[in-house]
Amino acid sequence: MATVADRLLSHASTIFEAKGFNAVGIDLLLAEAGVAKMSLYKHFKSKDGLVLAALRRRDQRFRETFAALVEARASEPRARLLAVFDVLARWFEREDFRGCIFLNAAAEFPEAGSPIRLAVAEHKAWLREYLGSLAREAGAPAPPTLAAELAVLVDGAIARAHAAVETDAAGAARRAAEAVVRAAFAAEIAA
Amino acid sequence: MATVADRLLSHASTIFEAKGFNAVGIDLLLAEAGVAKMSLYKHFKSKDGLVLAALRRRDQRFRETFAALVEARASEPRARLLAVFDVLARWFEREDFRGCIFLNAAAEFPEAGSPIRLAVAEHKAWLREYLGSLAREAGAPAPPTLAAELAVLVDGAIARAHAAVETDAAGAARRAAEAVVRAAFAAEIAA
DNA sequence: CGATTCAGATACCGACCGGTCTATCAGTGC
DNA sequence: GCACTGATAGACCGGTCGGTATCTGAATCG
Repeated sequence: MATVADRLLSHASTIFEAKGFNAVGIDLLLAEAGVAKMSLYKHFKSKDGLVLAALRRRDQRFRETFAALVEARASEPRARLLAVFDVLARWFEREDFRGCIFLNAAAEFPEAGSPIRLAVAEHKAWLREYLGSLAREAGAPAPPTLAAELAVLVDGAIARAHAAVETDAAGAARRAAEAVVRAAFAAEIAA
Repeated sequence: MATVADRLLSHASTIFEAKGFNAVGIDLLLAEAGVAKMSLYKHFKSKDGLVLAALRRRDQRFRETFAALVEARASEPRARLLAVFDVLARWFEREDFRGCIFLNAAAEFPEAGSPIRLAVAEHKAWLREYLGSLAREAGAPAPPTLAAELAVLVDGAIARAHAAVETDAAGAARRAAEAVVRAAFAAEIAA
């Protein structure tokens, strides 16, 4: 398939992830993808349109691969809640790890209600919902509550692994998650 | 006092926080502060130098005010560990909340070992150490471990409040922190 | 008073920005 | 063979970028 739009999108995703959004010009993106300038403005309205499309693409792939990695790592529903952090640990070890591209986008695009920020919020909402589905499968008493707490741990691990250059951010988050999960299930017994 | 450098630094901090770093040009910074261009390059070597100085300034003020707010909110050492998240909640409610300027800086400056990234890492290391000092005062069995877990919760709350536009990120982080703190002290009893 | 220092203002630099326009070319269907 | 389509190549636009140089005024200090 590899249409022109796909090729541009694919390269743009990689470059945005490596160098940020505002810091790279469209000329670089086009040259790297071997695409004519007019093709950009034909398939995407503007540079922001390209950014938005690249984020959506990343989001889609992330949902697929993240869920697959978690589910491949543990089969028991409750173990999967913790396996999430093992998947993160592997991610953080990668040499090209540069944090979460959605958190980075939120940092670079200040306008609160912009399409890009909405795409970021949707991605982050999906993450919480996915954790909620794992919590539900594990039989947690209050899946949405547990999911919100685990989501904070996930994004905190990402942020600290990136910005604070902490090598064990995923480990700390996992240990915290163990306590949180245990407390969530203990509440059931107490009730 | 209000020297030229101070004035520029003060305005630059505000603008960087509101609009990001790469997206604003030096001309805007100078105009907003009413400072001549040459003064920038006299007191700071470059735009990056100004960014670095602005971050350091923010870091210094943050350390003072954050600790003061936490300690004003709770007097019992262990309660202070949770009061941290109440302080965050107040911060997130502010209309001008635009996330953590250090996390944002990490997103915009990709070069891993650059002075700016080092300043970011130092800020994040301080946060963990401050939580460690609170944990120590509270008599936690393993203050550094607890601190690392709480630090993940703090940055996770910030990231999700900003990027995911979650209104209760601080609340979720606080509930998680309660479980984490309880588990940390329970380990003492078990040992 | 005169010399020096500091900062304001502004012109200027080359480079690059996002975006538009035109011209060319390869492939496709009639 | 011919028109049409989609893509490439690249000149071009006004504006802005970070950074430098020059000139002026105002304060400082011996």
